[in-house]
Amino acid sequence: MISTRGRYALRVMIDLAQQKTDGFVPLKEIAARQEISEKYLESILKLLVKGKILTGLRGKGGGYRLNRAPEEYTMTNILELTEESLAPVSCLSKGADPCAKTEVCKTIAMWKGLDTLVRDYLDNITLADLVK
Amino acid sequence: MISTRGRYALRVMIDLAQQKTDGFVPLKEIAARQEISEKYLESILKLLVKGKILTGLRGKGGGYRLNRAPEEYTMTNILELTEESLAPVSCLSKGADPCAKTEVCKTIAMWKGLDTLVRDYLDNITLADLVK
DNA sequence: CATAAACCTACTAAACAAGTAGGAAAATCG
DNA sequence: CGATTTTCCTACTTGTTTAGTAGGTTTATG
Repeated sequence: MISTRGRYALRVMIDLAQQKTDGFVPLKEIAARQEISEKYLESILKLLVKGKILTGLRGKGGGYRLNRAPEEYTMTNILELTEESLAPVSCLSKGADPCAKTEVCKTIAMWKGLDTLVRDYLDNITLADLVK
Repeated sequence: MISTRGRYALRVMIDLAQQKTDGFVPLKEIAARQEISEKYLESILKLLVKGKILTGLRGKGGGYRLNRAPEEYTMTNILELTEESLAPVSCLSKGADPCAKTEVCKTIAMWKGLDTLVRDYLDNITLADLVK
C-alpha cells in the first residue's frame, strides 16, 4: 500500500510539472495549493532532492524545480524514493537477506510475477501522462 | 507489501492442500513442518476459520481442514483475510471514506488501473497452481 | 542587513506487526 | 466420569513505522 508520503510526493511532482514558469517554486506555495502541512511536506521534498529528481535553491527567489522534463519521470522513479520498497514481499526487496527457503518455496514465482507486473506498469507511466 | 501474516497463511493453505488425508490436521503438525511459532500461527488460523476458508475441529482427533478443493481457492480469497486491504492506495480500500478530491485527482485512474491489474493477477492463481 | 527561502536535528503520538502467555471450551477415548 | 488433546478466546508486550510538529541554521537576494 502506497503511503501518504508517496502520494504527497506525486502530488508535488504533478504540481511542479503544471507550473508554466521554469523558475523555482517555494514550498509555501505548493503546500498551500495542495493543502498539505508545510513542515511535513518539507520532509518529503528533502527525499526528492536527495534522490536527485528535484533541485532545491535556498534564499529569496528560491524554491524547488524539476530536474527533467515530465516525460522523463516514471512513477517508479518517484515512488521508490518515498516507499522504501515497491516489492510485494520483503524477500524481493532490494538488498533483502536471501530467504533460506528459496529452494522449496512454492510462492516465490508468483511473487516475482506480481513484482514484474507492478513494476512494468509503473515504469510505463510518466509524470507527463498524469498532467495531461 | 504482503505481511508475514499473509505469507504464513498461504504456507498453511499449501501445507494443508498437500496432505493426502482428508481428515483434520492439528496445528501442532503444521507449525512444526512450517517452522512457525504455534501461538502465532494460531492467531492466523483463527482468521482463516472466521473467513470460512478453513474449518477447525476441537478435541482429540481435531485440527484444521480445507473447506473446498485447492482449485477453488484464489490468492485473493486467502490474502484478503489477512491483509486488511490489497488496494494500492487507501482511498480504494473497501469501505474507505470517499476522497474529497476525487474530482480533481490526477492519479486516481492510475491507481485504479494498478488495483485492477493486481487483482486480476491474484484472482487467476489458485492454491492448486502452487501445489503443483 | 533584513528577509525569504531551503536545510537540518530532534521529538511526539498513534497505529500496526509480530509474537507471547495463560487459560476456557469442546471432543475423544479409556 | 476423567484424562487428554485440541481449538478457541482474551490480553499483553515489544519494536517499528507513519504522519506530523517544533525550532533553529544556513544560504541567497535586494
